[in-house]
Amino acid sequence: MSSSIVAPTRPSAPSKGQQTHAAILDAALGLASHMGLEGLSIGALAELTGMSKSGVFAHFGSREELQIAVVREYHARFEAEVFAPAMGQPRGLPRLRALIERWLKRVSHEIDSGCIYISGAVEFDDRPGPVRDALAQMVQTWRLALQRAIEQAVREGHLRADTDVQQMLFEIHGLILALHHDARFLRTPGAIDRARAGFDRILGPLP
Amino acid sequence: MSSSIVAPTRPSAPSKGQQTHAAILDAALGLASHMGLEGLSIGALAELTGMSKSGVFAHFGSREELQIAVVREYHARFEAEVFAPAMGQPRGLPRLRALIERWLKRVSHEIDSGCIYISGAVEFDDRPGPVRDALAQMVQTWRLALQRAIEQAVREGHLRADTDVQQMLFEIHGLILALHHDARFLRTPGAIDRARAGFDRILGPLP
DNA sequence: TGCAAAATAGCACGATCGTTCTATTTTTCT
DNA sequence: AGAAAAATAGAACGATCGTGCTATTTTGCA
Repeated sequence: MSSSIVAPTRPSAPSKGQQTHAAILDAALGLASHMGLEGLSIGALAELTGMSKSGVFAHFGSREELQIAVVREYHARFEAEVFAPAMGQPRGLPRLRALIERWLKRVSHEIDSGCIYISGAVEFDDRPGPVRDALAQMVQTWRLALQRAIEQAVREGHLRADTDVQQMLFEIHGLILALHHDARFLRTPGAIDRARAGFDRILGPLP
Repeated sequence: MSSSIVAPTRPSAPSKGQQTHAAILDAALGLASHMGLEGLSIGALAELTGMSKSGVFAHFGSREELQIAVVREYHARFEAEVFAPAMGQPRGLPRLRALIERWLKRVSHEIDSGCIYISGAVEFDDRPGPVRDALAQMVQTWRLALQRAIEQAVREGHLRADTDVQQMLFEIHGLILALHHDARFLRTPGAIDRARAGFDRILGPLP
């Protein structure tokens, strides 16, 4: 339990250092979604935040660590905005559908702030190193969460008992990627509806 | 018909300039598939080909034109290796399946030489300009070819008459993107089989 | 309030970038 | 073979990159 009486162990006001750290990270996230993780530059970040290059640099130690920090921050937000809320839904199809729907909105409606999981995967598929490793681990974590949701839906009897979970995962992921491509690159209207139609075909028509 | 008698109008031996132009372009294509179109640098290309930076530069006039040339060259190769051979198959499902199978092999087995259509789409979805335009046009061309193949399969009675062509296109594209992601980034074995299974589900089981 | 510690700025470095300019070499054609 | 044209090299430019170093300022705490 908490030890102190009046003031809980709760992290007191964030120190100035933590504040700017967060501010830089926020700017970096925005910049990375437009320019990619490789497009991140300390100089641009310094200009964006109104600090000096070395001031920005000191917070991360290296460009690579900055990239990793961005990946982690994106993961945290993704978890908070997609994963966590869907956990409020009942196990099985409802939860799975909630996960997908939130994922969908995030990938499409994001006129800004493109998905770093997707752009990062393309940028780093030929670049071994800690950034790629961090990215891959986060993607796998999210993938595992989806897998569990599918398995629960099978167990609850909401999906056929002989469902090939990995195959379903693969196809769901494909729809998301196609949506990202059509919405963000080709700017095709209605891409999100195509994705939804695809999901219905995969998960079975609505009851 | 040809006008001269002994030596046909056939493009005589390619001039020295054309030769090196082609050699540079070839190296650029390899470099771009690993580093992305934005990763292309005149200096690296000069070192790769053993020429001077200005020597390389003179062939294209600007980095941007080099990128566009790479996009066009990739398109030409894609057309020659995927589109053209499949045209030998009979109209309808056979031709459609041939197109997809060759596409599949190109995206997956390419341990090297990643797909510039895919990586380029991610790199340039937030970067307006001539490179993006060229890329988008090539992608649309290929997409249209696929669309025609699907329509013919419907007309031949190989696919249901009420097939939603655009939807099918969307889902096929999604499978290719998922394959690219799993094979190249996550390095999941068996991704190509998942893609094939997906196609069978979309096109209907084999007869 | 004062002092240690943390945060930030300023400057300089070597490297690399795309690009321009002017020679020099190589190819091509008569 | 020689002259015109094309291809290539070489050097230099300003810009930007990531990073290291040393001040200086700001913060947090006794």
